[in-house]
Amino acid sequence: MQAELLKKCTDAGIRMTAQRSLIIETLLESDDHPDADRVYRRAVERDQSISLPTVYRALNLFEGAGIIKKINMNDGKARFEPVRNDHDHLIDADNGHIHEFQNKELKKILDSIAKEMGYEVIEHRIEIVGRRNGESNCDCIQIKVY
Amino acid sequence: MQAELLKKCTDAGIRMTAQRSLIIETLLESDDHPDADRVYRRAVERDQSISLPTVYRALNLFEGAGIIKKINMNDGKARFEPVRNDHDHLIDADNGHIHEFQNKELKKILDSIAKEMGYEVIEHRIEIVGRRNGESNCDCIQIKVY
DNA sequence: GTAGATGCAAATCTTTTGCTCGCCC
DNA sequence: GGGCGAGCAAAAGATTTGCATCTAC
Repeated sequence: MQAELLKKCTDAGIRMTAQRSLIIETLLESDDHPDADRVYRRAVERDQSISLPTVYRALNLFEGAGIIKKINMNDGKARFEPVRNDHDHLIDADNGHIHEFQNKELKKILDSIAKEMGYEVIEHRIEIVGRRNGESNCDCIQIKVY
Repeated sequence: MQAELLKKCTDAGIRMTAQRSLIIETLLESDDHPDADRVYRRAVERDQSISLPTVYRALNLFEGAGIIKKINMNDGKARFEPVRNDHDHLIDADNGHIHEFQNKELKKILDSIAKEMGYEVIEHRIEIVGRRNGESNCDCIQIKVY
């Protein structure tokens, strides 16, 4: 898994350094969509010498290479996750927890909407903000619940 | 249209001032989803004395009252628009232009996804990033093209 | 060896806040 | 009249940048 990402990096012509691979490792072990500062604090636990600007530079670099994805909760900071099988987010309005889901029907609809407007989908950002309602019989492919 | 928004404000117990109504007017006349600074620059053209903090305070106030909506392009600043009939955004990857659309099927899918995960949809954020592909026969309700 | 990466400090940019004065209801 | 809003200046928080040094290839 980590080797896979490292390969993606070298394929993208990204020079691999101790800091960068530590940042990748940190992201892979984080299942909570950390912001840059949180990535930094986790990384610095293992390598005292790593710095926040390096984290920012690496995250931007990785994002540009399509290796990680920037996501946007409305909290004023960018959050990051490795690009995995494409999924979207449902955010619990009461506690902020992020649930991931995957739904083919949804993607088809997006494609057809874009097509109707003369466009082809390159990417999409979808966040549902929801509130628990008791019943819960998950039929869509729910990847993870944090 | 503007009267309508002003009424929404007073209904929400928002005290109306010259600055606030100027900000509302500015938003209504902007069809490009301006960020706070752009709202400020447009407003200051008409009232030299208005200040940026006032714009921020007003925008936050309006957002809290459900009168305007904050939207999040991945550019690090919050952008705003009056709450109109619910719609979503398609962003042209090449020139950044924002197209708005409305699609009932999409909403139904979101509802059912949330329901399957035990949630009820409170709100959603959807952005499609797309690239023109020549053909363009818009069947979905496209509200505006900027 | 050299282009590119890092750390540090400081700048930049967006957004928020403290405070005093002024205005809406 | 009194509380809430506005402007100003400054703080706070997130992110970026300049520069000297170090390192991967």
